[in-house]
Amino acid sequence: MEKPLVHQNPRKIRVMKELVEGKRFATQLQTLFQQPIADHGSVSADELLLKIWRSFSEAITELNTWGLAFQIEEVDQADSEDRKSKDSTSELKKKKDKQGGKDRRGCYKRRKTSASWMRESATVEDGCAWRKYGQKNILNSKYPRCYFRCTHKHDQDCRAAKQVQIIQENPIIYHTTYFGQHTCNSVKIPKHEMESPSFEVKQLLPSSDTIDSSHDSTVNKEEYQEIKVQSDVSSSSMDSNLWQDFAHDSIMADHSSYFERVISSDMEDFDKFSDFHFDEAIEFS
DNA sequence: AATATTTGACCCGG
DNA sequence: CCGGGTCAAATATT
Repeated sequence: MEKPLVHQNPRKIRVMKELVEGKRFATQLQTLFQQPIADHGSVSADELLLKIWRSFSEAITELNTWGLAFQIEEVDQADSEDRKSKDSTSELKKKKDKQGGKDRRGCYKRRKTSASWMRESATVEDGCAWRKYGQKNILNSKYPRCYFRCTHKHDQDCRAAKQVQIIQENPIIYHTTYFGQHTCNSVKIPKHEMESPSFEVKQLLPSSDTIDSSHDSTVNKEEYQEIKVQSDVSSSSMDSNLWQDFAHDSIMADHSSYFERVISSDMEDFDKFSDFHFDEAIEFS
């Protein structure tokens, strides 16, 4: 009832969403086979297959990214420690440049070799709040590269960044390179709400009221709407349809071998995942 | 009004 | 010098 469903790790949500969706499409496909006389409104088997394929690829990509993210965490922290010690130097340099009195744009510290990982997917959406700060045409490539940094770079000093570039059209595939981990909590809470005792509850339970009132809460809001819309598309009534499915499946996850079997048989790159625990991923209270 | 995007200038390393 | 990453003023969006 009053479960903080959406307050899960966004990545967990996306993975489950893709898997549950895939399952639903598969069910549709099954019914399609049972009634081969297609009525004009219904989707084709090809279409469903494509959707199922997409769901699985997205989930796999997501899990890969996740696994890498865990690996990178340490490196990244080391990097930011490193940064602290060198900041004073660059501060001096900045002042020196300023005395030139010219336009200071483009005067920055070039990104050092920081932890990075890549992802190719059909969506640019990854559940984080990004702010575009540049775009460049790249030699010998048809599509421009877009530069993003975390929305909370300034208010929370979050150094996460990414570059996105289309590498293929039809079907569209984005190539994304991520730099650094998010250190922000992506939902920005207005100060007056921070002080209220019920703040935590509001954060956990994104009712449309709470969410809509805040600008930067786009992450969980989108996540929530996306899920809602998609469960409305084909399975008629309940918004919580998907989450019921989710919860149902999580019961099976209690027998932890269930998911392990599914994943290890399907994922060649599973060794990246040493730290991944599904019982944690499905914590429902 | 507050935020986000666009876009060309600027900077740096190779 | 060139290619690519970043900045920030102008502009658009909410």
